[in-house]
Amino acid sequence: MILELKQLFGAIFEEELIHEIAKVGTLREVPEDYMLIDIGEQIKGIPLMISGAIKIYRENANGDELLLYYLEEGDSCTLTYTLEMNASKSKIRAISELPSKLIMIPLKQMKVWEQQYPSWRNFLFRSYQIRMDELIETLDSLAFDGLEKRLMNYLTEKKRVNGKDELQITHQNIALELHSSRVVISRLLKKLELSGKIQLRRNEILMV
DNA sequence: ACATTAATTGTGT
DNA sequence: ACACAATTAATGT
Repeated sequence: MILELKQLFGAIFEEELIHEIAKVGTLREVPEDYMLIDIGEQIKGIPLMISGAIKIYRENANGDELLLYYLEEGDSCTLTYTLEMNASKSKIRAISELPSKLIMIPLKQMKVWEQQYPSWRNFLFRSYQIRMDELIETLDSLAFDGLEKRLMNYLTEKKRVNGKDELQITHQNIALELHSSRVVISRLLKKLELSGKIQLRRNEILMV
């Protein structure tokens, strides 16, 4: 665990802090498609991503969900940190997109480190900014882009995160993540296929 | 190997 | 949005 920490964070954190993280943090390895936390659950800590990717969702009272953004290696979910500071119930859902490794840090420790380590404060601040930028990006896309463009963004982002050209997903699932309906997604995908941007197969989309 | 069923995708209104 | 057809995968016999 120390080794992995140094690899990713050696340049950012002091030696001492790295050892503290290793001491109080718990390493978790999860398979693909594993729900790390659901809406309404008690927040126990903040994740530091070591490898893999995690999808962060928001869901409204009707059970409609929407993909907000991905967490990737070196990321942390600092938005949730600030969101959950007071109300300790999760407002988001986190599901792994890939098999992932991460370190959970108890909320308690974070407050202590904020006082003690400038590098930790910087990290929080920087991470917060990155997360916020991503959020604004998806917000812009929601507000100003048509669904077709949004779908294309979704596909290219998924391709980037997975590092593969073949995306294994059903139209129904895409519809859920973009908060649309299956039929609409099917039609748009067909359109994209005809324009040569993708190829459709069962349970799979090939990016070109 | 075959039949049955469920899941996924395509299309017209 | 809804209904239905067509295609493919999964399962049991």
